[in-house]
Amino acid sequence: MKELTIQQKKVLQCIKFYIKKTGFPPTRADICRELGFKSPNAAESHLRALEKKGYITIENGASRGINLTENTAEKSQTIPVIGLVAAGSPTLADENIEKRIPYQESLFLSDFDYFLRVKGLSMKDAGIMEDDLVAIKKTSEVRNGDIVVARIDDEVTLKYFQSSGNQIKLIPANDDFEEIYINKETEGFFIEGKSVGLIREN
Amino acid sequence: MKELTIQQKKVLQCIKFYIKKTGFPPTRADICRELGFKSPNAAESHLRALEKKGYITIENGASRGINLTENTAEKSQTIPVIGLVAAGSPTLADENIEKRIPYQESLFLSDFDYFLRVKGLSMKDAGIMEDDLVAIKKTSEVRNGDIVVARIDDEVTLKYFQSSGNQIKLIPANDDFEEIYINKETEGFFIEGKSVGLIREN
DNA sequence: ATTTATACTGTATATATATTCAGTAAAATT
DNA sequence: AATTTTACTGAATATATATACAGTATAAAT
Repeated sequence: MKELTIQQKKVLQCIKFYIKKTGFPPTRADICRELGFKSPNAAESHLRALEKKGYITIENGASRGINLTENTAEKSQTIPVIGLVAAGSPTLADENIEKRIPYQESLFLSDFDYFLRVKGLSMKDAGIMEDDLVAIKKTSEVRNGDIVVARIDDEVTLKYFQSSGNQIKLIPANDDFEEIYINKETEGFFIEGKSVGLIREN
Repeated sequence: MKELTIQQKKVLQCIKFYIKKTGFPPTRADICRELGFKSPNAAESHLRALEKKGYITIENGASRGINLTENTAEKSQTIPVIGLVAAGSPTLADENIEKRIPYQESLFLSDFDYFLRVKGLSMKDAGIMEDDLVAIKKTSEVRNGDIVVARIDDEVTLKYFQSSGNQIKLIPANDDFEEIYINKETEGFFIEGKSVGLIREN
């Protein structure tokens, strides 16, 4: 892609900013106002230069008909999900792409409220390692077998949830750790939420 | 937010689609063309209804002056990362938010090319479970200790990489599986890439 | 029972907007 | 040395566009 002049960069930035602010592209007059030009032709010429260099496309005759090129716009991207592919076939071929995950939409099956960075290895056998980010949905509606964020007094812990009658068991996924037994009426006990996904940054 | 009628939903969808396609919002006439209306006032009325219900804003006098509301547009969002927080303090308070991960940008420290859905439990002790999505960066530059995607003839496998001299060891993270020994000149052997992150969808 | 909202057609029009033409001037390329 | 690109001002204009007004008709809310 051809290099832009300082002035052309300013105009491109102006367009991006305007779209971010208003939701639609600027007119020639809008650009003049933002950058202090006194003639709409100043904007027009710059737009045509940006078009020629491939940074935007212009729909002729349409008002505000400016479209940022793919490289120009920081668009929503999708990343392919690929299974184990037999030798020979190209890895990224369409037929091997299981699905695509758009960044925009919810990353996991459920929506969630925040990531919890994991400390310690008490859930190691559940594949939850130190420094992992566990996506937590804030809720007290949890089922047996759910991985929950439980608070006991000042301590927050991530464990399997198991309830029977009045008793609650918080079960670690690591033989080196012990199960925690709690009464439903115990003061200072509280279910903060449950895990609905995980991200490991490596 | 107030419920939309079927027709209003169609108009909203039409606006979203048009913006996605062209980069700028439609005119009244554009909407009429897309949905088969014969009067621009049909579009106008629907737009005003959508505005009243809070799904869009309209800049009066501006051409294509339609702006999708925050809830309406699937904008770039950030999700807070939170550590283990002491009792009493509000979980989502600013001082507890370690950082925020924007969806738009790269999710992991390194960029990556695709997700590999994991089959089997050969890397269980590394916290990589069945059906996990491992973010793979296509490269043959791997170091000892990296988790790599290796191809041996028709089989693709995820293992720890360990090289010494001419010999390569592919080490599982599960005692039930055996190490694989390979010669660098072995035909049909190939490093596809390495793991740079992980997502678990639950 | 009356008002308001939905869902349009059809016509008209002020104005918002793209776009062309005529210049000027400096900088960069060829 | 000649041409092209950059970087504007300034004026003019065809048309793209929002928007108001006049209707018709049905459904929903008060």
